[in-house]
Amino acid sequence: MTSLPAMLNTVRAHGLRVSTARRLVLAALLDAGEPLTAEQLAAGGDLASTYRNLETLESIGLVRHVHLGHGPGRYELSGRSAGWAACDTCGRATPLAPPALAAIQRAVREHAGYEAAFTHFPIVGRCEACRT
Amino acid sequence: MTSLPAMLNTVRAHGLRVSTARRLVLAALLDAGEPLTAEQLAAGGDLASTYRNLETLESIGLVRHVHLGHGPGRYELSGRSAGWAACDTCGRATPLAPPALAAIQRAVREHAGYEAAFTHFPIVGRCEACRT
DNA sequence: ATACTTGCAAATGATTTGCCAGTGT
DNA sequence: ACACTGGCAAATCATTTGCAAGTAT
Repeated sequence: MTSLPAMLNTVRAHGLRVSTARRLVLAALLDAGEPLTAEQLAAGGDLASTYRNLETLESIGLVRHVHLGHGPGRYELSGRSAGWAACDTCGRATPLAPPALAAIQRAVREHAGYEAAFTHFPIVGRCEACRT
Repeated sequence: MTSLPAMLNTVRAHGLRVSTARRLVLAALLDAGEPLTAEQLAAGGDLASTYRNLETLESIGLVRHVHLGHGPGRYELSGRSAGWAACDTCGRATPLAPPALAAIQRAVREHAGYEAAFTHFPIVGRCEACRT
């Protein structure tokens, strides 16, 4: 589901309305190269409504949010990335390639007994560049 | 450094004062079996001062805080645990045994290029029990 | 017409800051 | 004495909630 019309159909399919605000949020997420904050997505409009819309769009599976270290949560289309790693030194986030993610998940499952997706809470550490 | 007097010496060694509030915070952390919130550590006393003391004690390396999923940060003595995994379903946190932690860190380093301690931001996922 | 949505104000939870009185050294 | 601390009020940041007015279907 990578097209705006398809997403709007999903919205209608859930008995929800297609409003200008929702169209704008989805369009902004579609051409964003990274997860955006609610404030960025509100873009001067009403923040509270933006949070409400993001929550609604998450509840129907179109949107997801990730906590990249400290600071506000960031939103993205739910199909966009497999999982995240974030650097707590430079603040940059790296999407994990599916094979790398799978290998890490296997290690976590085997050694800690946890099933971790790293989509909502990423791996936080120091990236290659910041290890100097 | 597992004794209260030793920690108080560290406080003095940094030119800081040993106040009742600081002694109480350190004593509480010493016999806590898990990381505690600032509110728990304030225990009816002044929350703002407690936050300030925790920050001071962190700055001299005695204390550390961890973000176990959503909710307030939690504080622990910095020597206490190697790293954490937290379950976003039941909310429980599991300290990682050093060998398990090392294996996971190796996988993260190899496959993502990140150096992750999991002491400040843990591995968040679903624990064995919650996977039903 | 009738829900569903918006916009604005106000509340909430976690944490920080300003300021002055209090206290460890 | 003097600088470091404590306590209290108020500010800040991210997010949520209440409610009356607006709009998609």
